Amino acid sequence: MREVAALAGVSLKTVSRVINAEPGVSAELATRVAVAIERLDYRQNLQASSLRRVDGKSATIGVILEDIANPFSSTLHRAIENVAVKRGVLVLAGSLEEDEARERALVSAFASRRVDGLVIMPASHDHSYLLNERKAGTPFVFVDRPPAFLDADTVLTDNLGGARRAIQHLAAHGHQRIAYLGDLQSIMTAALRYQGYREELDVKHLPLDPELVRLDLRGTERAEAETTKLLALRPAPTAIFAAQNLLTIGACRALRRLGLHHKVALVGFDDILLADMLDPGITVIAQDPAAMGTAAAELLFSRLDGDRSPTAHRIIPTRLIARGS
Amino acid sequence: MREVAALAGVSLKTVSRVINAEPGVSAELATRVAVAIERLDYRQNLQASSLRRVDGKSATIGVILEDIANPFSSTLHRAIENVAVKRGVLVLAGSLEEDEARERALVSAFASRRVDGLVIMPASHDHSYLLNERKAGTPFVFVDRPPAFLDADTVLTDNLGGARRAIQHLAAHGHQRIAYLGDLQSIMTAALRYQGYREELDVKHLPLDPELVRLDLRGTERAEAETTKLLALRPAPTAIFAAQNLLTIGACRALRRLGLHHKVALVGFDDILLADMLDPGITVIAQDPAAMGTAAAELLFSRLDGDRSPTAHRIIPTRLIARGS
DNA sequence: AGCCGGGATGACAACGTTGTCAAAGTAGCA
DNA sequence: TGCTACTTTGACAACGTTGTCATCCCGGCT
Repeated sequence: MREVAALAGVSLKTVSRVINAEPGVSAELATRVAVAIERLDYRQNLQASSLRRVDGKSATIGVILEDIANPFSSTLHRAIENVAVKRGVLVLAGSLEEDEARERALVSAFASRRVDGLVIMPASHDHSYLLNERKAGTPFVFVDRPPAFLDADTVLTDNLGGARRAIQHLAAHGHQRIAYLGDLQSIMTAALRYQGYREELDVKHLPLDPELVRLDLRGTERAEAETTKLLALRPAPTAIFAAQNLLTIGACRALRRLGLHHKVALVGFDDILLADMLDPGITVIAQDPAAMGTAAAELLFSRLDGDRSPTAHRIIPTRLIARGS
Repeated sequence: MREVAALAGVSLKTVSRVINAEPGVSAELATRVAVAIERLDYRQNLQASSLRRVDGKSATIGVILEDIANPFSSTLHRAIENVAVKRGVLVLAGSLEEDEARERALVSAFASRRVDGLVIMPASHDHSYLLNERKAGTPFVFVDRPPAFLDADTVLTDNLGGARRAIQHLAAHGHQRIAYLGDLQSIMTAALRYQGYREELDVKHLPLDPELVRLDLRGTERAEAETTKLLALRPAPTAIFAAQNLLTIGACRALRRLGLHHKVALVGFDDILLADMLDPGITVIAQDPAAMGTAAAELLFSRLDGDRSPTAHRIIPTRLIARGS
């Protein structure tokens, strides 16, 4: 910047004014500075800039996701990016892998870099540690899972309603023995889906058979193994509700291996690419990660714009995509 | 930091020494400072720190991808993150959607934030604009596609070899009329795959029928439409090589709609989740985005560690996954 | 006692930028 | 002409941190 000022024959402050498009610079000086910037290929140092600025904004937000590479997280990430680019804001992202310590480490790393705001898909079960960040004025929005011991803006899928829809669908097709495959109960969304399953069974006056319920499953392999065991029961379930993406895939694999994919119905929670090309197609309760990301980003930016209204809690509806299973 | 110093009754410099674990601080003062930091929940301001430091490192790298949300990009992104966390480095990511202007804008935004290095999956066809960054000392690594008018480290898939493997596979199964579906020829990887197709046809003494070649296709719909047209030809192709992910899906849809999925062979470039569950499973030339990301990140960090050897060019091999098509 | 060496500590400047305020210049008006 | 009001410009301090260097203190030596 010093060089630019020297080349243009003006003071540092004038260069600063041109860069930030502040009013009160004559057209002639402005062009001279612009030319110098061009010639020297000068780039503003945003770190120094945000250090000095009163608001201290870094034009960067942080996003903490379960796993950047999984389709749900990455679609959400992308939706946030889409909102952010419009404001010239960049996105820092990190994966948690259900690791509470990593969550705190990431928050701390983001805080060190003075991000303007945070979108968090949490793994931990106590977010009181975030009170300090809040005091520092950093807004945050929780997505997919709610915070614990902390009131904050949230954007959630309608897990309970979605699970109930799934059971309604199966019950409407005459199924009475509906098995349940669920992820770790410690994950709030998984617990809600299970609750939806029980509630809807209750409404439909169907018995809840503990033998048909398999909780705390992680990954396709476990799901495939448990599904195989379920199908060996007598009487066997006539339908399976897999309450998570990978569990659906595992269940599907098991059904095909046993040649039962046309006999036993399968409904999954969360859509799967190519689910429409299987035979039969898999019916799913589709979440809408793009809508969640957009909502979360908009909420965050409205806070950054000074919105001080009480915490908002948005529920993003699910969609049942019937594909003949 | 001032407050910490005051509370601990020491100077700013001593606090700085404790934070950076510099030697030459008595144990007593060190603990007093540590307690004060804890009490005040002090967080170092990395922006100011990197501003003052001689090396000016921000412990942040930038990653520019085609689309954060697509599985290939996001797996790559994740692999980079995995290498970065080990060093306490955070990752900024942006999507460019084949937009050259966006590529430059992202590089500029990253440069403003003084990232330590850049991993780029480029869209543009002239990277001489990066010479200035290089002069500034920022290392960068290109992944998936090579840079133009610039010599830089690269990590590429063996596109040509992979395409040849696909044709070998089909030829070995007796196919003589093999159609080709390709993405935009302006994309280097697409051009190489097409070249591999032609070379291998030549080696096998098979004629290259221009009618069977459909280039510059984008997205599943176009692929589905073109596949439909291809299958209407007389004589029709007996096999299809779809040289990109989405094109494979489009081709698959068309085959199923026409009920030809057991008659016409299909080989795709790049793996598809669930491809193994279709009937028949789709044979693919699988790329290895995780290996590419790891290689790119390691290359970048070795540069950051001062490696000044000539530019490296890593080729990541493909794998043929035969699934009976 | 006087001196030297080395370890601990702090004062101060500097990183690249912007906020504040004063100075200089210009135009308008009585 | 002399005054005010306003616009343009720049000098300087400050943001939060670390590099440099001086100071202080203590033990061991002559």
